[in-house]
Amino acid sequence: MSEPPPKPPLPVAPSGTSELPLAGAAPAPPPERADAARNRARILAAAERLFSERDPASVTMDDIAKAAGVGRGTLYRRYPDRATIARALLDEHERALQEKLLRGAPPLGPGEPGAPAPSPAERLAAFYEEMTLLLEAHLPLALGAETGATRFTTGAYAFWHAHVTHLLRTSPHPTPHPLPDQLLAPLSPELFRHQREQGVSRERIAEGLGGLARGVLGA
Amino acid sequence: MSEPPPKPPLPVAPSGTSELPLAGAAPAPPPERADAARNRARILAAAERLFSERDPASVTMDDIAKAAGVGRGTLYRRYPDRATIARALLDEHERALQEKLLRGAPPLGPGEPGAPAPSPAERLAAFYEEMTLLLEAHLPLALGAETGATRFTTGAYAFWHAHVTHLLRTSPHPTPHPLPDQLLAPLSPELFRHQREQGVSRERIAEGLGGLARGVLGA
DNA sequence: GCCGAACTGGACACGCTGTCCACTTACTTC
DNA sequence: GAAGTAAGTGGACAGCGTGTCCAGTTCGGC
Repeated sequence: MSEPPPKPPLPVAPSGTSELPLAGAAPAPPPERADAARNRARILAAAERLFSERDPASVTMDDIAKAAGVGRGTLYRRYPDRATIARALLDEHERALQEKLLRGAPPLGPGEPGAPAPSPAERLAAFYEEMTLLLEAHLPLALGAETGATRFTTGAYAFWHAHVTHLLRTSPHPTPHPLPDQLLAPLSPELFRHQREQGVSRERIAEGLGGLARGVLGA
Repeated sequence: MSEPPPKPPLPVAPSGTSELPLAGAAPAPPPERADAARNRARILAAAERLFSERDPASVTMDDIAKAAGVGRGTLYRRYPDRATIARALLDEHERALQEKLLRGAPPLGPGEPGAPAPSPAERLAAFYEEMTLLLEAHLPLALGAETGATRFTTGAYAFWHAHVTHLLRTSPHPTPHPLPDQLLAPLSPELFRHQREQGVSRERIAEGLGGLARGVLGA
């Protein structure tokens, strides 16, 4: 059998980075054709619209292709499945939060050296607050990005995990700590949707998470 | 169009109760035919085996029917989907834990009136411990029972929710409490599998949950 | 303007779902 | 013990979504 080429080299940024043609993008070797760029923009726009219009789980690859006005082959060329598309869209918004966690103002960020540092409990509570805002704004995307246990394998999840791990390490509290995954579990999009559908407000959800943060990392 | 009969009246116990032909079963009006009972036992046995042999998500209704030696129609007559079968099997084990929570010995149960009552924090930690044991023993079933957000709509989940709500209410702690759903989130089967696959032991998971319980409900 | 390569889009085969209905089997009644 | 009746059975069927494949098209460099 003749060795089939492993796959055409896709001009797609490595998983976890932006896919949108934003200013300042690195000039990669194969500089992407114009029609390809146009179609990718169409696909992402159509997908985002479909995800928010109906239950994200019911959106098929076929729907997206039709709504974007491209063929199935074109769609599959870049995105192997629905979840990848949703994640590409989500990444944009998540990156903004990641920036704020690393270098933003306290209590979300670490604060200036010299100034009084925010407590880990406060930082975790602030992180929870921001995540509920993000979920409220982009729940359809967050739901569309989930296919089974893919949640734990994304670059974004690894980032949140590292952040919480850091907060736990810098906490002076002596009791045996929960595991980072256990503190991230209440941020599951599925759970958020369930709570909202039960009539729980975003504010109440964030408040509960704040209680969690302070209980675990000290008042 | 002629009115089709809504559906043949299935001799199936209401959702959330045992489906296994155990001694002491209530003598319901239509006392179930012998061949039907035999086939149901076959179906459940085959399903349990398949779930534990491979990834529960990959087991199809067809697989179960073939393994049980029955036709598709027979299978669908009782169980509309895979999740229902898995839940029927899980119910058995969950009911045992529910019994212990209501009437078992402390710290899992409430304790005898008159005797010193276990603290809510201890009871929550004990509940967490038992749940990790249950997940460890029956993870394939727990995973098979999940299809999207069905987790929150089962009778079992409602029970855990009520239990945690009760513990939160009886806790003397003044801080704003987390919501019950948020304390149940770390028990997600998907998360448990992820942690185990990462090499985290069941004991370590339970320990982390214990820290969570004591942090939130007071040392 | 020409040529190679990337890109495109629809046809195709496959697997799973859920329904339907003609046949079979078990329990009841006489 | 035989006949009647309704529950139970199982496989065929249509529909849907997925992922692949390839002949035709379009782009961008020369």
